[in-house]
Amino acid sequence: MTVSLRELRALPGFDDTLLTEGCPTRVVLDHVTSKWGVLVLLALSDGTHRWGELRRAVDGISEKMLAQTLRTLEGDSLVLRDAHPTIPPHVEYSLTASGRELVDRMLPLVEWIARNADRMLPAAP
Amino acid sequence: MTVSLRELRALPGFDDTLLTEGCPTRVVLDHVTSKWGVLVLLALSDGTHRWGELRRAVDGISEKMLAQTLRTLEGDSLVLRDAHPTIPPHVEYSLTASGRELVDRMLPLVEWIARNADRMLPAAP
DNA sequence: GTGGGTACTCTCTATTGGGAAGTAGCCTGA
DNA sequence: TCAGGCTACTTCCCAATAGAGAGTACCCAC
Repeated sequence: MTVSLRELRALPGFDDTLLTEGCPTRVVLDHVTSKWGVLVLLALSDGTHRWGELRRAVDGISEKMLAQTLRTLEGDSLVLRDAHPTIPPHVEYSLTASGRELVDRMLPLVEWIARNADRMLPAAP
Repeated sequence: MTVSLRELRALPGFDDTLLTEGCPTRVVLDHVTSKWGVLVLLALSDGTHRWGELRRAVDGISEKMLAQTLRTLEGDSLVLRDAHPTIPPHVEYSLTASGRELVDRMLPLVEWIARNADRMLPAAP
């Protein structure tokens, strides 16, 4: 198991430019770990959802940010947008195979935080 | 292994309020997955660093954001600040035991993104 | 012809982030 | 003697970004 950034950079295929500003890894990492990106991906870990469902599932997100986040994640091939040209519109969002792999690696992190968040925060009011 | 948000919420100790706005998990998650939070934690995965080293290690960070990020992560008990009251000042930053556990769960995610980022982005110029 | 349903998109304002200069006090070199 | 450097921040200002809320498109039921 990789235990540090140094080790990660030493793996075959990587070098010291990993995570420098503007490199592809940083770009995708920024999208995925953005405030709403994480929550949208988590919501989709449950399976396919429609726009309105996502809006309700991701507590606090505005319509603008939901649209923007979905477009970004779709651009990164993590989310699949399946639009049925009906009236009223019907659009379904789901994880791609890549998205599924990524979420599988995100869930342990989120689970650890969920287990430990309470004792970490300073004097929750 | 937990494979979805639904399953995570079904685990003992959790419920449907997990990840609602303002809940401790969301707060810590926001800190940890903020643009600079991830990169600072990754930099510290290599071991203890001084301020100037971190500034150079985290490509593109401003002094303002480095200070803010370090204070936030320290408040979350993820980073330890060890200041020696000398002139000129000498301050060392390292991961706490919690921080180490968290980074152990973050590295697989980052490694996966590093391996796949190139083919995910649309038409890299 | 009016209202409902869905998925956006636009506009305006509040918040956030970057850059650069300022701060503290001792120590070194000229 | 005294300017300048060392280090870890902090502050200020302005540009970029995020968010709230209203607007749009289109057809159907009433």
